[in-house]
Amino acid sequence: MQTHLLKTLLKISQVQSFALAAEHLNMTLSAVSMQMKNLEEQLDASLFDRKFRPPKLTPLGLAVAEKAQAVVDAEQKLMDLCHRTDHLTGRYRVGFVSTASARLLPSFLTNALRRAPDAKFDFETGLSEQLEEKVFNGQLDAAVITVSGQTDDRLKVDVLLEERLVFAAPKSLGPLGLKAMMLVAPFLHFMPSTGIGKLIAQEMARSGDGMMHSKLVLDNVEAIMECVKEGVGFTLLPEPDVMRLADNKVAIMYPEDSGLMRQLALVTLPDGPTASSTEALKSLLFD
Amino acid sequence: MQTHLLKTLLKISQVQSFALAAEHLNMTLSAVSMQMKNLEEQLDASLFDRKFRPPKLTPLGLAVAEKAQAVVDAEQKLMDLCHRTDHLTGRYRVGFVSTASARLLPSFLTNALRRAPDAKFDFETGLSEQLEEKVFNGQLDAAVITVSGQTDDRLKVDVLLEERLVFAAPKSLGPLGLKAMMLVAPFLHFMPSTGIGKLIAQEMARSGDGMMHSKLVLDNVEAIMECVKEGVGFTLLPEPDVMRLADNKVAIMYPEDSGLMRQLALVTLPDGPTASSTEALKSLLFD
DNA sequence: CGTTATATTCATATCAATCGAATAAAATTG
DNA sequence: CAATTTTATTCGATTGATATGAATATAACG
Repeated sequence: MQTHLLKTLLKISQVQSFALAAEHLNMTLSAVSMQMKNLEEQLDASLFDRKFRPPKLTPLGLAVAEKAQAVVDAEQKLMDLCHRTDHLTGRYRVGFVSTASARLLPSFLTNALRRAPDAKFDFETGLSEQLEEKVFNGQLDAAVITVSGQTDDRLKVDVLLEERLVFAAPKSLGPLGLKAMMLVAPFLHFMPSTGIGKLIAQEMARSGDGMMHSKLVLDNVEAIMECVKEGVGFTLLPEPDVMRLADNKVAIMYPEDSGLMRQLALVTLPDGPTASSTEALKSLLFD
Repeated sequence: MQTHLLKTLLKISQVQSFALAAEHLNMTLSAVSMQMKNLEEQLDASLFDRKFRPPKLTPLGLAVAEKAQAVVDAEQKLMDLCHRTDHLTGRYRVGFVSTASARLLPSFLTNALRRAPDAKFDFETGLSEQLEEKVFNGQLDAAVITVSGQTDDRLKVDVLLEERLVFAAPKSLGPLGLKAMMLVAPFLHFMPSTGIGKLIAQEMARSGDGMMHSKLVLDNVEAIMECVKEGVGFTLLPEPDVMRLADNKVAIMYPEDSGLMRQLALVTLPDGPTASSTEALKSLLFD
């Protein structure tokens, strides 16, 4: 038996919907449906009452979901054994660039609690440049920042992941092309002074050619996306953030330069007192 | 993650050998090897020290194996939930034909303890005909017998599985063909009066044509196989029994009529007091 | 009762697993 | 310590499983 079947079962029992579960797990509805069909066949039991829509867990299904939790918990313990970073002990000060904290901090925390139970963490969010500065000064042990290309050579930079930048616009403006939209709707610009803001400014200068309708500067990703939903204007932001915050009123468009990426990296001081823990810290940011 | 990887890990840690584990799990050595490679990649950990042959579990591998046991136990509980036969309660008298008891009784017992905790069982072994008789008279609630084709119409017969009959001979006689062997070595015949004995007699009459060197009648499968190992003579028995009891001194040959099968079935009295439990009893004989 | 939201089915493409044969490496033997 | 045996790994081919997207079916809702 494969545990991902159990994980989707659990997700379904949480959200009470195949479709929602599919979204959360980044797969199609049909895949979820097939998995549950498969699971029911393997167990030779009916877990869902399909006279309801969404299908409702049967009493047996509910009981199975509980046991499924035990299985995935046991599996998690097994994996923790392997990824354990017991030597990570003491107190660490870690910075997160604001635009990444929402996505990376939660998983970092859960991983840290499990895999580095002897370590304590202090967190701080801010702009990439400020965080870099603090790492350099020893005020932080490490920071997750947006790579800007002008980082100090004496800092160690480990790229963690790349995120594509995409346009998000109200569906009402969707039919217009990008260029047309620029002429009639305001561009919601994330702070141009920040690491990612510079990247955005750069792309807009290239594709917009200065003939922009108007520009609104905001310092908050969620606020920007709310404005898009309300039809205020369009924006350019990292794809995961757009996906996380978009709803069905939002149209997504890809820039011509499809390689336009924002790189998130962990910066540390290579010869600092916590240099030996860099790899361990890095590993806590994944999975 | 898929639990069969964990199951082979456990089997390996039991038998301390990839090759043996492969046999026990009915797959090739290469499949086992690939699975463990796969598992190590998934966990990003080295579970085996391959400087030894067979590979030795590392301390981490040992720890992982322990956790793996917890996972498969949890999985087993989940499956038990679905196959539960709680309504099976009270006391049941079940018969097993002697030649099947060694293989079917143990798994029946473990299943029964798990899935029908409220039921008690009395067991009895004997010849198919005697057991049928007792089921008919109500002295037994059910019996696993060898199908002989002449079972009473008033009994319900559920075929459980089919077993091929194969020849087992000492390796020293292996090079000779079957016919040649009959001329020079005694045939070890399982009691011709029994259900399976009749099947054997039938096949020998067909292929042996009466020109047999000599015939020794024995009433015990294990004794027969021991005799084969000692080079006393050759025999014809169900494949699973031969496989279970053979060693490297035994050669296995397949009859010309490769469809020669022995059918094991569960017989019950359709209108007896425990008729409603037949299906549940049957399910305990599998998995 | 028609419309919308939701799940299932189907055909297809992609990926993973197994097998058998060839190779490699450790253990055993003479 | 070389030769041989046992045991595991690697490789190419085949088979089977799983995800996807489009088309279809079914329940829910106004």
